[in-house]
Amino acid sequence: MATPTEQILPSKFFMDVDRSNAIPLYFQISSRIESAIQSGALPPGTRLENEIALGERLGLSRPTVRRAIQELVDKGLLVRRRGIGTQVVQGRLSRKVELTSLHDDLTSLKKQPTTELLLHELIRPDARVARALSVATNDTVLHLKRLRFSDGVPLGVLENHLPPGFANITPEDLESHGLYQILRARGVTMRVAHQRIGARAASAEESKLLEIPNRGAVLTMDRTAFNNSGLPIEFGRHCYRPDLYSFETTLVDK
Amino acid sequence: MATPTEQILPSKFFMDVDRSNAIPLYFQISSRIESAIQSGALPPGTRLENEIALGERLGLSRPTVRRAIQELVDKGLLVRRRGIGTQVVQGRLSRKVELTSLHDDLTSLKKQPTTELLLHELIRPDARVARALSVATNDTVLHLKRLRFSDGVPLGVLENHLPPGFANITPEDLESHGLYQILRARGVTMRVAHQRIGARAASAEESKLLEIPNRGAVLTMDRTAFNNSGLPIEFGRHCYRPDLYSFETTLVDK
DNA sequence: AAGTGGTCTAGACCACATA
DNA sequence: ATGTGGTCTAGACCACTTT
Repeated sequence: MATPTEQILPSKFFMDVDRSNAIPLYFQISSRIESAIQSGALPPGTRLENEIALGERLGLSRPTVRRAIQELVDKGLLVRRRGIGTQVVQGRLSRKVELTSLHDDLTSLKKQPTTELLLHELIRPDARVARALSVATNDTVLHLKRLRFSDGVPLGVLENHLPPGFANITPEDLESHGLYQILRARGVTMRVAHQRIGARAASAEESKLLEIPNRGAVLTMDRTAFNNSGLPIEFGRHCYRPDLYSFETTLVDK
Repeated sequence: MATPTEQILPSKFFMDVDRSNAIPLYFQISSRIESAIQSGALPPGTRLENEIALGERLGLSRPTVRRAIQELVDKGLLVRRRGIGTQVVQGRLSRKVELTSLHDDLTSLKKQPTTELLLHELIRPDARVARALSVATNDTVLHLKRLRFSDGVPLGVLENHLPPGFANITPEDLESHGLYQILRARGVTMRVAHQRIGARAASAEESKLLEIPNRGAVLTMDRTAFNNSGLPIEFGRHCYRPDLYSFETTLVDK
């Protein structure tokens, strides 16, 4: 009943890897396997060849092949069992939560993101913001409130706080670019984010902005994002129209 | 300004690893470092010793040390930069989403979880459930609806579908044990889950059960969970009281 | 030039599942 | 007994950052 499907290995797996390419070998392999899964060439339940044989056929060492497979296990596309083998998970796939901004998300979905700037001010942070950004309460932080549209439909109210050093981000920047886009242009790259996702009734202002019933449900996301030095760069409190936005995650038991 | 704090390495890092222990060496090391971070012995911003030196002092090879560090990078506790080093992230930590059931979550928080079974029936799945569970629409699935309490307060309405083969789970099992607990007792271990988190207005029934205003906001979670063979075992549609429950996630840029 | 993490190799031994 | 993934070693070369 639970017998694995006979292994199927499309001919493109025999293609040699490109060692002159700057793309890591493990990534070339994992991308190739992922494409094969997404395209249906490796249907759910398929059992992969074992790590050593796969390495030999591709001219790669076992650790490299193993790392490629592990990437896909972590993505929830493959499962491994000792003594058994590696199989394709029996579930359709879905885009997962990534460390990108909503602006980037929409752009990649080919929706037209636009932004209306509601607030742009320098303030003293309250205790919560100060703690999240690791700044003093008598420091000055940039406080933003924006209304984000997708193809002209209001999607979410985005409130953000940024630490001193970003005070010179202009309203003009924010009307035409996503916040993360602006930060990247300044050489700031986000590496880690801690998020909390919840729900609540919308405020009167939010209901009006999002064009939903008064006290209607909104999906909320509070986030602190850190740069590659581990320093907090952004604290955001967002709320979204629940009929237009949700979060997808994949959990893997470790 | 962004100068890393001088490295601090508590004396317990000099303790030898236990090679007779069944716990993997990389896990012994990552746990030790994680505890040091959680306890404040390694405060935010601290720079770790480099991988090779750490390995020498612990009597471990570089790949093993590297794997230990990578575990914590993936958890969002450390950041690494080539040419720079490894540093502790400047953010307080929070419990993250794990592949456990709500019942387990509550138990580990020392809340008393109780359950009221609202529905326990064998039905023909609709198209959506059949697709999620990879079963035919003329198969028979177990349909459950439960009301979950935490210390006597209603927390969520949990609706689940399980594929044929789990039809013999009894109402008595479900009153006293979490669903995942029951499945584990049958030798079923969850390995992967795909989740979607959203929000909506509660139905009249849900409002009453959860003791919230009519049409009040609820947090929703739809999940398909897979066992270690990659087979779908459970499809759940849950809704929670948003004042009592939320989801935490950590995102790491890769 | 020196130091860091990122990648890769070619083995080894072990634990677990199946036949 | 055989085959699988899980762990571990002792090196190597490279890319990137700072001095």
